[in-house]
Amino acid sequence: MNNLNDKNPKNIYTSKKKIIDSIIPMEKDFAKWYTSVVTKAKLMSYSEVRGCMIFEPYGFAIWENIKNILDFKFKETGHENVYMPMLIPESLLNKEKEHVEGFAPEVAWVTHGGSEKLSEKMCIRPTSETLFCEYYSKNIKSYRDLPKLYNQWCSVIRWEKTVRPFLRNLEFLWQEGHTVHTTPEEAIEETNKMLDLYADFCENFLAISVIKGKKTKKEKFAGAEFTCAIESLMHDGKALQTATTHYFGDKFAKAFNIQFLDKNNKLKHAFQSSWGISTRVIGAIIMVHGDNWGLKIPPKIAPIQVVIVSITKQNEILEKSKEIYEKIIKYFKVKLDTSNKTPGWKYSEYEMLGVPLRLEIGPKDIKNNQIILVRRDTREKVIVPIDNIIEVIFETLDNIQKNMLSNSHKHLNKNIITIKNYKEFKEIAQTKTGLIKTMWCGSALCEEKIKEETGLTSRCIPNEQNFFEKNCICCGKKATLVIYWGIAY
RNA sequence: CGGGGUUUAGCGCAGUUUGGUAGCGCACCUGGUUUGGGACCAGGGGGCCGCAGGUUCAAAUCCUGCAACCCCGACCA
Repeated sequence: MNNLNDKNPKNIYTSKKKIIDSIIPMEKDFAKWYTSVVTKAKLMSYSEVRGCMIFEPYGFAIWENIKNILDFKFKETGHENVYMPMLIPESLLNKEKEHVEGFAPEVAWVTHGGSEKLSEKMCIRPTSETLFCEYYSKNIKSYRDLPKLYNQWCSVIRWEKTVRPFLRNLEFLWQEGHTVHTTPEEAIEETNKMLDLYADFCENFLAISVIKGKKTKKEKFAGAEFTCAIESLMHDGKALQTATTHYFGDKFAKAFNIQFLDKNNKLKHAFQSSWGISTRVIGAIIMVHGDNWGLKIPPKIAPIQVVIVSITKQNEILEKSKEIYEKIIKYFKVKLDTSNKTPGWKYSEYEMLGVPLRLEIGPKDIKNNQIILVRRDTREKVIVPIDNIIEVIFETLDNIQKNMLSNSHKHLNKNIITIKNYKEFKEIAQTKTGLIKTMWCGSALCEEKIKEETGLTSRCIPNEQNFFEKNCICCGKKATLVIYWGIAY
C-alpha cells in the first residue's frame, strides 16, 4: 500500500529542501541574511572565543587577494613592510594622552608570564602608533632619514562590547601604515594620497562606490589632528567606514620625542600620518553586492573567477570539461567541478559562493560545440561557441566588474537625500535609510543634538564642498560645511 | 553595559507541560541507480542533552546557581 505522500513526493521534497537550505531573504531580516550568507558561503566559522572568528579557506583567500593588491600598491608608492611586536608595555601606551584615553576602554591586558606576575602589565596592540613612535624616536636623527614610509600587516585586538563577523571582531586582520615627514604639508599630502589609494582600490577592485571625506572632531581617531575616511553604503542603507587615514601633526612626535636636525642644523619635531584598512572590507563586499542567492564577489578579487560545471559524468563530457579547464586555467582562477552532485546543486552552490562566472557543459553543448555561460551578477545565461571562449570570458568578467561598480554607484546616489530644514531632516531620519546631506555650522553641539534627536551620526565631510544653503541644518547659524549623516555599522 | 532570545550529533531542530532505553531532517561513510536549477534506493557511523550542584529508585525533562553564544540598542575599524 502506498504512503499518502506518494501522491506528489517530488513537490514535497523540493519544498522541504528550499526551507532547509535557502538563506533568509535580506528584505525580511538583513542581519540574519548577513550571518547566514557569511557562514553558508564558507567565509568563516565561529570559534571558541566570542568575537574571534575562524577564517576558512574561501574567506581567507579573499583577504589574501585584497592584501596582495594593496601590498603591491603600497610598495609602488614607496612604502616598506616591517613588523612590530604584539605586546605594548603600559607605560608606552600611556605616552600620548588623547590616544590612550581613546583606546584604554577596549584593550586586552597581559598580566602574567607563566605563573609569574609581570612587573609591568602589557596590552595586546589595539593599534601600533606607540610602537612605531618609540622606534622612530630612536632611529630618526636627520632630515636625511626622512620620510619614513613603513607599513605592517598584522592582527590587532580591541575588546568590543558587541561583535559581528568581519564587521566587528575582538581580533581583526588589517594593515597599518605609519609615516614620518619633515613638514606638515608632506604628512598631509601622504594622508590624502593614501585616502585616494584606498578609494581607488575600493572602486576599481572591490567595485564599491565610496565617498571621500573628513571625519568630524567627535568621530576622529584618538590622538589625530584630523581623520579622513571613505564611507560606503550597504544594501540596507547603513553606512560603513571602509578605510581611514590620519594626520597627526607633531603631537605624537612631541609625546615620543621624535626629532631630527634639518638642513640648517636646527632640531625639529617630525610630522606623521597613519592609515589602515581591515578585514571589515569583506563585510562591505558582502553587504554591498550580495543578494538572496548569496555572495557576489567582484572578479578582480574572486578566489574562483570561473567555475566549470559538468552536467553529467559521461566520459566525453568529463574530457571536454577537462580540456576547457586546461585551456583557460592559464588566464583565470578556475575551478572544475566534476563531482556527481546534480547540476542544480552545483548552480546554487557556486551562486552562494559568489563565483562571478559559471560555464556549463552538457551533452547538448558537446554536440553543438558550444558552452553555456552564466553571469552571477545578472544570472543571465548565454550560449557561446567553444572556440573563442577565452576572449568571451575576459570580456564578461570585465563587464561584471564594471556592472557591479555601476550598481553600487547607483545605489549610493539613489540613497543620498539633500535636506534643507531640520523638521524634514527629523522626518526623513525616521522614515528612510541612507545618507542625508545637509549644511552644517561645524559645532559639536549641533552634532550632538542631531544624534540625540534622530539617532544619526555624522559620517563624513565630503571633499567636494558644493554649498547649497547658507545656514546650518540644526542651529540655523552660518553654515561652513557640507556634511553627510547616517546610521553606521 | 541595558533589552530580548538560544544552548540536545558537524548544521537546523523535536522531545521538557505529565521524569522511565536519545529522536528527526540535512551533512558524512559504503554500494548501486541517476544528473540541463539543491536526485533516489539500500545499508552504516556519530551524543556526559552548555557547566556545577540539588531532588528522586530513576533527570535532556523538576529545583538552585553559573556560563557561553546570537540578535537589537549604547561604544568602536
